[in-house]
Amino acid sequence: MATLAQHQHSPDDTIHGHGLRMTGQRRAVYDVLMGERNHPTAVEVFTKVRGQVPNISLATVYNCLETLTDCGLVKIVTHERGPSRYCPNLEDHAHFFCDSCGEVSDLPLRARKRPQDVWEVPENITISHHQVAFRGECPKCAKKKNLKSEIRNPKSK
Amino acid sequence: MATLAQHQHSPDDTIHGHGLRMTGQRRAVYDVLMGERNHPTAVEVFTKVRGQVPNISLATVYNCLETLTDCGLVKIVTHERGPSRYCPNLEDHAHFFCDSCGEVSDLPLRARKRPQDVWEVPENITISHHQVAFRGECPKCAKKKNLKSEIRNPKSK
DNA sequence: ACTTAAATAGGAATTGTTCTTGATAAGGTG
DNA sequence: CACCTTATCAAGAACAATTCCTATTTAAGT
Repeated sequence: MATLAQHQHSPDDTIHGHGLRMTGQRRAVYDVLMGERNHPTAVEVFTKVRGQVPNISLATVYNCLETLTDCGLVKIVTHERGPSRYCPNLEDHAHFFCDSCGEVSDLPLRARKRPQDVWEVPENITISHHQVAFRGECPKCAKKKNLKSEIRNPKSK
Repeated sequence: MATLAQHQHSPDDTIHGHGLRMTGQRRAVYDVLMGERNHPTAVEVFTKVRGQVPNISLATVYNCLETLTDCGLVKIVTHERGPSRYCPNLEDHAHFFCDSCGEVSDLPLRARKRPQDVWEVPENITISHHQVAFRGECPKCAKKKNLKSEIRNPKSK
């Protein structure tokens, strides 16, 4: 099973398994993603990876990200019309996007639950993927906002 | 409650309630969406609406769609890096995208269920929206594919 | 070492969307 | 109804994210 193989083998083996090569650029992009678990955009990966591979081009970063995605080593995360983000967490999970600070975090799927438990999916359609995004306010931003309103209305409880 | 108001009032009233005008262009765009329940893109709305308002511009269609969305009369639907689509179904629902024919359909939320039942959302984060997309193969395409493989392998049961 | 195919850098091109500007139209007021 | 104010519009330019193209470099397999 492909999903298992990704846990058993090194990324090199996974890439070789797809008939491709683990080049310096691909490894550098992969390492940046494994280091930064903040769901960086392609441009963010690009600026980070330039530290390792100074003259890598943005197009190559896009190519590497596509290759890694095709091999199942990372997941691509899209949200509304913003730039795509990349995520090395291969577990089944949803994403939360904070509207005020833009932070993205992972929300794990509960044990023994399936999206079909919540939405009516006709049994004659086959689901291969799902992408779930929550939007709202993260605890940090909520706290910040409360602080501000206290300063404006010092009497308010 | 805003959601109720949308059901009680005409779109005109809703738009007026936001201090805006119901113009010919906005009505035409809204009518196209209410007619076509296929989640059309802005360009698809544009070509359709030209039948009613021959010299409307694409930018105006984008403006109208934004206004209608801001007023809560339609929902914007994004999927991976494809163009945004627009949906006049105001009920809480997810979307299914067929990978082979591109068709988009609505999947209603089950009664008394919430996305939080399936994903672990820390109780200190506030959720304001969620967007849920399923990908796979629709029944029509599955049937078509079976037919083709039967033609290739007539003996196969 | 030689051959062949894959991968890369750099820049041009594309796509979907937003912005800008001057003209037009609508609603409210006297 | 004439006037004023503001919203809206059309047209095209600008923009951001991504993809495509091409010549060059690199790696793997003989």
